[in-house]
This record gives sequence, C-alpha cells and structure tokens, in this order.
Amino acid sequence: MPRPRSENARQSVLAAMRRALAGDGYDAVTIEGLAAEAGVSKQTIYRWWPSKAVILGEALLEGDLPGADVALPFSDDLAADLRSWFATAGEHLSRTENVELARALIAVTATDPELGAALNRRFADPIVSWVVARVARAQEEGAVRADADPTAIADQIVATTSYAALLGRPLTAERADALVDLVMRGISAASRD
Amino acid sequence: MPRPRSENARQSVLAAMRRALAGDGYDAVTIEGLAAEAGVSKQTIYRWWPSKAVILGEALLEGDLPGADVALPFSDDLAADLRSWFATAGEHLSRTENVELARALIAVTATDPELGAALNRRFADPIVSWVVARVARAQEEGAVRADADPTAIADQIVATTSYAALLGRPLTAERADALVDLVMRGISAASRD
Amino acid sequence: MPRPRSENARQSVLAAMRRALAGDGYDAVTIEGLAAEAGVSKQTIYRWWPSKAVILGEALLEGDLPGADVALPFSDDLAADLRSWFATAGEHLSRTENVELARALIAVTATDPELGAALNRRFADPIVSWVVARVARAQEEGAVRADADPTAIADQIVATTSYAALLGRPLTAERADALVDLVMRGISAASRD
Amino acid sequence: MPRPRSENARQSVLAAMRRALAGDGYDAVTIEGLAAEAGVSKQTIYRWWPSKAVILGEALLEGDLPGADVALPFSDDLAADLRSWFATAGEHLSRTENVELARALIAVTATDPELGAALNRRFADPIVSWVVARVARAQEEGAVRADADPTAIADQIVATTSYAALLGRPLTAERADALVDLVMRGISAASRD
DNA sequence: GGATAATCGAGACGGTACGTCGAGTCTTTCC
DNA sequence: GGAAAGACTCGACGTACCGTCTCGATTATCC
Repeated sequence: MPRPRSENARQSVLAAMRRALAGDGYDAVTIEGLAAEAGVSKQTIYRWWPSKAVILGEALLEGDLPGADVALPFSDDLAADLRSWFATAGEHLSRTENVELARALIAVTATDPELGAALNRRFADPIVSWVVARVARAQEEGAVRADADPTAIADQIVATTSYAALLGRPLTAERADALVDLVMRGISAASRD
Repeated sequence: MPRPRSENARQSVLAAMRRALAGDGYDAVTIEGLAAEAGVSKQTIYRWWPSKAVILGEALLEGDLPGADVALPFSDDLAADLRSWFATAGEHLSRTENVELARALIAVTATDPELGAALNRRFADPIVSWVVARVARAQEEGAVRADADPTAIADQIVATTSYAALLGRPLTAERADALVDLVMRGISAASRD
Repeated sequence: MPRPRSENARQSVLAAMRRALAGDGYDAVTIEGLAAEAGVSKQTIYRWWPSKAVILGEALLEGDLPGADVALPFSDDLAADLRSWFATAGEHLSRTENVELARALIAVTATDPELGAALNRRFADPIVSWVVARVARAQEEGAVRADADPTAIADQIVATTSYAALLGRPLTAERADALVDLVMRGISAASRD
Repeated sequence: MPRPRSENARQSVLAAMRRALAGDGYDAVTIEGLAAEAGVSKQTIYRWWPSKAVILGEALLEGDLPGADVALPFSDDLAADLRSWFATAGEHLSRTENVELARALIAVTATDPELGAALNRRFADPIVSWVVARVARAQEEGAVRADADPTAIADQIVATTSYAALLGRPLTAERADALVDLVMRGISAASRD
C-alpha cells in the first residue's frame, strides 16, 4: 500500500532523455544531468531503471519520436513506392537531430545487443513487414517473380539505410535509385530492356 | 636534440588497446587502465593521442588485426566469388572476439563520425574496390550488363555485412545466397528463366 | 474519535534505540534503521519525535537502563559510602556496553546542549542530591566541617566519573581512593595527623 | 619521482576544518563542504585522511588554536596560581567559539576513543604536568603535605573543566574557588583555622 | 452499528552527502 | 626533452539516509 510510482516522474525522465539525445548525443547523456533536467532525484532514476541504455530504450520505444511514422506507401507501382520511401527517409535523415537519434540507436545497439534487438524490432520491423507485404502483392499481381525472396529485399533496404545513417552519408536520390534499380531488375518478372 | 618519441611505448599502448577491445569492449576501455596495462604513464598517452577513439583508430588501422585480410577471390565465377567472400566473412564474424571488434568499430563510428569515416575507409574500401573491380571484369567478359552500377553492388554487400555484425545476426549461407541471387539476377546479362 | 497513538510502536522504537546504542554507537543509529528494527514506519517516528537525539533522550530517560539504579549507600561512614559508590560505578563502567551508553550520552550532550541538560538532570541529579544529603548529615553529626560546600564535593565526583567514561579510563580503586582521600581531608572536622 | 604531496592543500583543509568547527560544530562539518571551503578536491581529502575525525585530530593537534596557550602560572602562592588558571580558562570558555571547539573535541572523543586519547594527550597533558610540577614544588617548600597525590589534584582540575565545557556551565569564580578551597584544605600542611 | 478521523505499515519522492572512479593537467625525478 | 610516477581539480558514478508525501488498511470513538 505504498505510494504508487509517479507516472509524472517517469515521463519527465523519458522526455529529458529524448531531448538530451537530440542535443548532445548519447555519450554525453549523464544520469545526473538527466535527473536535473527532468526535475527528478537521481534515486528515482536508479530505483526504476538499471542503466542509461535501458532509459534510452524505453524513451525510444515509447515516445512518439520522429521517424517511426515514415509513410509506408502502397500504390500500384512497387519501384515508385520504394523510391518514395527512400525519399521520405532520406529527407528525415537530412536533419541533424534525427541523424543524432539514429546514431544513438546504433551506438546503444553496438553496446547492448539485447536492448539493440528490441529497438531494432520496434523500428525496423514495421518497415520490413511493409516491404514484405508490398513485394508479396506485386508477386500476386505477377509483376514480381514468384521465387523472389521478399525478406532479402527488405533486409537490403534496412541495412542500406542503417549504414548510411551510421556513416552520415546522405541518402541521395541517386543512391536510392541505384539500389531500387538493382533490386527491381533482380526481381521483376518482366523481360529485359 | 630532444629525445625522440618512444616507439616502444607507442606499440605497447596500441597493443593494450587491441587486447582490451577483444576483452571487455570499447566502452570499458579506460585511459588509466590502458596506461597501466601498457606500462606507460598517462601523460605519455595524452602527449601523443587526443582521444580514446583515436587510439582505437590507430590500433585498428595499424594492427595486423584479423578481418582485414579476408580473402578477396578473383575466380572465373562472379557469383561464386561473392559467395566465397560471404562465407569467409561469415565465419570470421562467428567468433565472439571478432564480433566484439566489429561492434567497437561501429560504436566508435556512431560516436565520432570523422574517425568513423577514416576507419571505414581503411576497412570497407578494400572490399568495395575489390567488388567494383570484380564486377567490372565481369562486365568486360560480357557476363554482367554494361549498365550495372558496380558501386551500388559493393555498397549492398558492405551494408549488409555491417548490419549483420551490428545486430549479431549470423551471416548464414542462406542469407548470403539470397543476397547474391538477388544481385546476380539484377545484373547478369544472361536471359531469364 | 481518532485512533490513539500506539503505545506499542512507541515502546518498539525506544527499545530499538536502546539496542542500537549498545550495539553500534549513537552515530551509527539511523532513523531508517530504527524504523526497520522496530517494525515501524518512518512516518510514525517523524510524527512523534523531532530528532534522533530526542529519541535517545526519551529512551534513556524512560528505560530501566542499567546505571540509573546504582546503589546510593547511607551508612555511618561517609568515606566508606563514597568508596562504595565508586566501586559500584566503576564495575558498572567496566562493561563495554555500559561505556558505550555513557559515551552516547556524552556525545549527544556535546551536540545538543539542551537535551544534554535534561539528560544530565536525569542521571547526575540523583547522585548529586545523594552526595549533598550524605555530606549534610555528616555535618550534622559533626564529622564534617560546617563550612564545607557539599555541592562542590558532589560536582567533583560526577565530573570525575564522566571524564573517566569519556576517556575510557577504568575507574580503579586507587583512583577512587585518591579522590576520596583528598576530599575527606579537605572536609573532615577532625584534627591532623 | 611523482609530484610530492601539496603542503598547501593540506594546510587549506586543516584550516577549513578549524574554521568550520568554530562555526557550525563538528556534526555539521561535511567532507564535501570542507573540500569546497578549502578549494581542494574531495579526492585529495580522501587520499590523505581516512575520516573526518582524523582531520579534526590533525587540525587540532597541529594548529595554533586558542586554548592550548593558556597561561600556566608559577608564582609563590599555589592557591592563587590555581585560581588564576581557572580564571583564564573560564574566560576562554566564555566565548562561544571556544565552547564549540571544546564540545567538538569531546564529541569526537566520545565517538573515536583512540583519537580522543591522542587529543587528550595534546590538550590535557600540559595542564596535568603543570599542576603536578606546581604541587610538587609546594611540597618541597613544605606548604603542602608530603603524602598528597599531585596527580589526583590535576585530574580533578581537568575533569571539572571538561565537565563544565560539556554542559556549557560557566566556570565561575565561585565554582572555581569552591574547588580550590576544597583541594587546598585537603593538601595543605598547615594547621586549622 | 456505521461513519469518521487519526493512526499505522509501506515505500516513492526530491534532496544532500557519501566514498570511488576516471578524465585531463601538472610537477617531480630520472634518463 | 621524453618518460614513469603519481598528485592535483573536476565531474559523474551508484548508494544511503534525510525528512516529506501519498497510499490502502486499521482501529478507536461518537453519533
């Protein structure tokens, strides 16, 4: 019958983490600073979270953070849909704060594989599912070879995006087009040009 | 007439860094610990290196560390060469210590983009160059379409490998085959089945 | 109509304080520990006592703690009575737990003068009164000079005992005899040798 | 061949401790506050001192603190000398800061007997020695009985003073006179009035 | 006999200080 | 002048208690 956990404090901490991430990067985040920024005592943080990485995880997993809501187009043209997704994602990653967030995600994944898996599930899975579904429909429509592996394609897209974010390489239209072209050629049922 | 820098101390530090990386991971590496382990004073480290990340860079860039010497096959069969490379790389990444090293590399890249670029140049460029050269020869031989973009292919291979290492996903033959198949289909000059 | 204060809880706390004092010393006593030891909530302690020192005071003032009941002899021989008292007190202070208690008393007095005064009243006054009464009777009997100051004598006895406890000096018979001799010589009405 | 300990830092800390004692009392002294006040890092304090009490000890043992230099008169009249000493000591203890210091001394002694013994040696021993020497000369001169115990007298004086400081009782002339009279009567060789 | 009001336990909360660790800098002696 | 040793300041770590604040559950009384 003790006083219940303060949802207020919890949200403050998560919000402070999100702000700090976009600001100075994951490494620069300090439990002490987080507590101060959130107007919460250190003890409260230590009581509920075992590590900085876990706070990051919870903050990202839960927040309405930008990037999770990138449009997943579903038009008649597979290639156009893929290009469209890359365009949106590329624009998203052109903003410094978002690159910082993505980098923090990668850094924490490189450090804490388990948490990394959870985060990857949260952020990559929707995209993978979308690609798989999108390609599957193209297969039904006969636009894509039946023996193509939708998962392999999805992986390529995610891997490329992740790698671009890691290196800070802009996800330009040329690069995206080159990938989409390569993939489309590999899977389209249609003939040769 | 001043006393020259001690190459001895330098090598001790780099070696200690390599040992520590394979041991406890990049985050756990400490300048203080490094100095103790290398039998060198902290001052000597601070005199010659501006940051932990740079030591890591130098250690990796210079050391005969495993992974840099993965075979770059150049047989008559492009697909076989690619599969062969994936097999070697996959085996390499199946050993814990190597995954740790790769993760350290990714972590430091996510934290320090500039150094990350240098490291990427050192480790990814040889592979990229190899793929590009290999694909170019296949184009000369007429096995690959002339308008295929060798760089796009190289990027895919590196990105996939990096992403697998980041997530700790084993680079299985299936996954590799799926990718190689996809790519080969996309670029081969030959007809359709 | 409200629920009355729980005498039960009160006694638990005081008892816990007495136990803790004899155990780890006053400084090591913690409100939190006290609460846990007494099976009482912190709030209950804070509701009824303003400070740790006050709990100590109440615990000592109220408890049947050893030392308060040292015999106050009233025989025909003043010197023998004094010696007897010193013997009892000395034996009492030869036990570690009692020295610890005495030290706690001194420590809290040094820290909180007001409470110290109350505690001193409780513990020293009975002894002072006894000495004064005992000496007064000796004066009536003509064994002690009429112009002797009983209070000065009482003070000496108490001060010496307190000082011995503070320093952990055993209150030996020699030391006691030396003091009693000195005092008796100073006050006895009888002649000189 | 490392850098030697900074005598500067050491003195700053001891001085800060002396200031703090006279200010807020021993309990209120904080290592953190001490460090700040002394312009020294916490680490430096923890490197050289094992506890707050030990710093107190070193500060008092070493400093030219007031009280250690109370005059030890050596005139022709023993009683006058004793009265004179009490007068000086009493005046000294009438100043708040000095009572605070004395209380801190007592508190730390009650808590850490070993250190307390050292402190007592430093502060009480000179007085004891003086009383013993003074009484001894009076014995040589025949003013004091040969079988009087100078140490017992010295103890009385110190114990009384300590007890007065502990309780915050002013060491008035009346009280001092009562004690001196009692003692003098007990030891003087001369006859009766 | 039910309502009521202060009690109790539990323990979360914002704080302050603890004692430790490592980061970088500085100072000394030796080579 | 380079290098080992290690003291220095600084800032964060994770922990322990402080004194305050809800909670639900538990008693007395008083209507």
